[in-house]
Amino acid sequence: MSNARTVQKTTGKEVHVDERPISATEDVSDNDVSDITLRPSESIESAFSKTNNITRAKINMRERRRMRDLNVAMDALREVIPFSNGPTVRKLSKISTLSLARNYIITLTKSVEDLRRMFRDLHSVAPNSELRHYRTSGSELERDMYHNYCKHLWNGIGITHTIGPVCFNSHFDNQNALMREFYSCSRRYDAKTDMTSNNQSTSTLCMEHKCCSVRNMHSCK
DNA sequence: TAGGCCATCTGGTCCT
DNA sequence: AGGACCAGATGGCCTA
Repeated sequence: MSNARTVQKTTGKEVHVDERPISATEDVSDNDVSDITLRPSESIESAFSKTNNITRAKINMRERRRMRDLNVAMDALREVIPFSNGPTVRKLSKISTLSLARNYIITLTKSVEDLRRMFRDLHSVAPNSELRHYRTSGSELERDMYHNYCKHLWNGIGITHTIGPVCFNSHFDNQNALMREFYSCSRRYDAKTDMTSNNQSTSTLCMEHKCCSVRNMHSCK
């Protein structure tokens, strides 16, 4: 607190303000207040005041450290919010960060629900479901309807250009519950539609191994 | 220049 | 008693 200054606030109360702003990486320790020392010649009142100043300085230091940690956590939260980073993007305010994070969680939750619904429809619940009929033995129009339905499902979870594990890896953490569910549900799934193209060309997608893409099926281990 | 945003100080409360 | 947490007050900086 060597560079502390005394200022007069509108309340008339004198307080000490540290002119040096604390940086995000600066480590604050109680040693920063150690330069307030007591001399033998000082009066009791002066000593008491100095002790209070030391206590107050320590409390202020802790508060600054607490707020710094809070800001670090806020920055970490900003980093995982899509489209909130970059040189051309203005830094989100705290309230905006919290609001967007909430919306993002809601969106992800909805995506998980959509995924569950998708796999329930396509694989697990009804082996003789209407959808399977459309996929395997329906008319051309029915297969188109099936393909469009699949597209709708995939687009609903944010996948528009590619399909398969590679794309999933780019959208979701490979370790999270969504991926585990995805891979466990799709272990024996052979999709006969290539959603990367507009001409509805067919190909086989193996989702059991996490290495292959639609166009590179033969490289699958 | 007004308003938004932020850092800091401060006193109070709760917890260990 | 000391630390963590919180909310109010205050002043500085930036932008429209």
